[in-house]
Amino acid sequence: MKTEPLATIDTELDEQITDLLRQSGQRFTKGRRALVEALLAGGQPMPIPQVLKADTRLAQSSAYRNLVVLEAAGVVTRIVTNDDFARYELAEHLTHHHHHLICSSCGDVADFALDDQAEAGLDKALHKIAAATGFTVEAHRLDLLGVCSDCD
Amino acid sequence: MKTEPLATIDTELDEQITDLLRQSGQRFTKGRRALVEALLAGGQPMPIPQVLKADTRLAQSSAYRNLVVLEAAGVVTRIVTNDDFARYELAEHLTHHHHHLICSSCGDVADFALDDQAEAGLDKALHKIAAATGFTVEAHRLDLLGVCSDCD
DNA sequence: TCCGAAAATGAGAATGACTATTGGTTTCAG
DNA sequence: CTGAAACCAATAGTCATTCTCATTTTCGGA
Repeated sequence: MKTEPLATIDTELDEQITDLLRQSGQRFTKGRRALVEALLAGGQPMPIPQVLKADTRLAQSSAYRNLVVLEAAGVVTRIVTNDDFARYELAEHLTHHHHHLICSSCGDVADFALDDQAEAGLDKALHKIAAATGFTVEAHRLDLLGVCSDCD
Repeated sequence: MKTEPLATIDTELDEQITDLLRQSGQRFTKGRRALVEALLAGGQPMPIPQVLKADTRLAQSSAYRNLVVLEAAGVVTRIVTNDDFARYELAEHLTHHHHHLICSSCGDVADFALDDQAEAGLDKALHKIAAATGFTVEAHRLDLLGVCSDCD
């Protein structure tokens, strides 16, 4: 464990993650830190093989296991597409609320945000639905499916 | 092939599907009809084991293969969640545009529709995003994540 | 600082949803 | 009726992901 970190986790983020993990009885270890750094450096949802390649110190089995731990603690989010691999990114409350552009050709996933007005309108409509169906809403997910500019 | 169909495919739907399949050089055979009937009877996205159980005439291998064929032809839609199994439902243009309520506890998926105004607003906002990013939009997907009334 | 229990790690084996293969059956145009 | 193309079912892979377990690391108490 001597190589340079891929990205820097600032003190505040570090504390937030340490807290989140502690709340589920887990530690913020070097391996987990390396995963978070890789995701942070990636800046967009990353498929697991790419995470592994980004930091060759990571053992495959540990990466899979720790990603599950980090997800359970609410540090990262798992994104499944029709692609072969699951993707991970930092959880929204550590970054900001956003949605996904999913390329049906190459499987790539990019982030985007709705303007505040549209987001608010959407939220209102969704809460109405929730109330009508007796569903307890935890979050919403909005994906745009299509072909990215690289694949055109 | 003598048992009663689970649901009836009316003439119009039958023709639509036959057409879609023909366009990709495939036939609307009995096995495929049985799959569509099971999905129709289910009325909501069904995991593959449930489809198999709904009609025991269906061989697992054929069901998987035909579901792929039907999806390629645009007759059904494949939905992946964090659950173990993929789910399928009839494609939107054979039913109507809708979204999904996904229960994070039991994994169940139910359909819902946004009111026209909200849907229109969302559509406008999404097209703006698409234009800005050079992304060619094929569809959008909106999921509400939470806990269904049965699991509360 | 040193120690020991609990937690984490890593290499490889196991799991299981899904896919490919193969060889026989059905369909349909001519 | 006939033959080629499409389809079917059983079964043997495939491969992302999860599990196992022996070893190492962590960290609070002595």
